[in-house]
Amino acid sequence: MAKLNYSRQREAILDFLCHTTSHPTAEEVYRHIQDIYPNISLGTVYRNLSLLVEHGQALKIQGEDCDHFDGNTEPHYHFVCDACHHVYDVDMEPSDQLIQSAGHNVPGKIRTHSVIFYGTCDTCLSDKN
Amino acid sequence: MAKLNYSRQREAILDFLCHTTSHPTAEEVYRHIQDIYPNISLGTVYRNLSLLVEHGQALKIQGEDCDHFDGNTEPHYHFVCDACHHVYDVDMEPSDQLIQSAGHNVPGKIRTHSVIFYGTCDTCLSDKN
DNA sequence: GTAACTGCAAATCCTTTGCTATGGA
DNA sequence: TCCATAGCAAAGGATTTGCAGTTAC
Repeated sequence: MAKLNYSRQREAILDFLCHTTSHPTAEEVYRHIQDIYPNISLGTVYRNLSLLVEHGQALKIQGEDCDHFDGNTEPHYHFVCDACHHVYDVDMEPSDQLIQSAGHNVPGKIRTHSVIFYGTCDTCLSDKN
Repeated sequence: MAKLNYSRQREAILDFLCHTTSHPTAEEVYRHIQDIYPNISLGTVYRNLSLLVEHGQALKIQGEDCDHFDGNTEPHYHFVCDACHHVYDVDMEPSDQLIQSAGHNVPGKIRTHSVIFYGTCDTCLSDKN
């Protein structure tokens, strides 16, 4: 695992991720950080997001089109809207029972798990009218 | 939703998906179908996989690098190896409790959900020695 | 006959990588 | 000084799309 030196850019990215619950994409992080460091490049954003995920300081959430990132590294579940692709946090306790019962039925050693609910969010449901 | 006419190519793809538990990628489906229809194109495979997923006859599993497909459309969970990226079925009952308890905490209407366990499979664990 | 489907090739788009210069310890 | 990091631009790779000919119904 690569050693991390300090960098202003990475600090700003992590700060942004930790102060939003919007689960931004790399592109969205890029646009936000540009307000602070107008010369930052998209490649730098991608590199730092990877490093943060690798070092356990952020989570990557695989979306339909592209990945989303989350500064909340506590185990928690997500809800993704089929229509607008927005990612919502689900306010519930991760299920210990789920992991335990899976542990006996998995051909290997579990490191973590991901639970994603798919459906239509309230905003898109009301837009249908 | 698009109307489906019969096509030999799509039939072969679905048949393959229903008779394997290997969760093939589009590329792997392509290589397999080529044995039967040597002229099939990768684009046709992608188009048909999308149609099958759209019509509920197959599931798409988002992998780290690319998508995998599953002809088993019954709700079930998966285990993905961090090392070899192989996708395994997890032999356990989907948790009704999970969906119910999520239902109360989600800002929308749940259509389905996905549970993926990540870790290292037994094969890769023994390869480490 | 009309609409769906195919094969082919080009295009798209997210993400990664090579390179050179700069910055942190 | 030494190695990580930045910015830029080009490359990579999975997936989609446009088109002209074919097939299903």
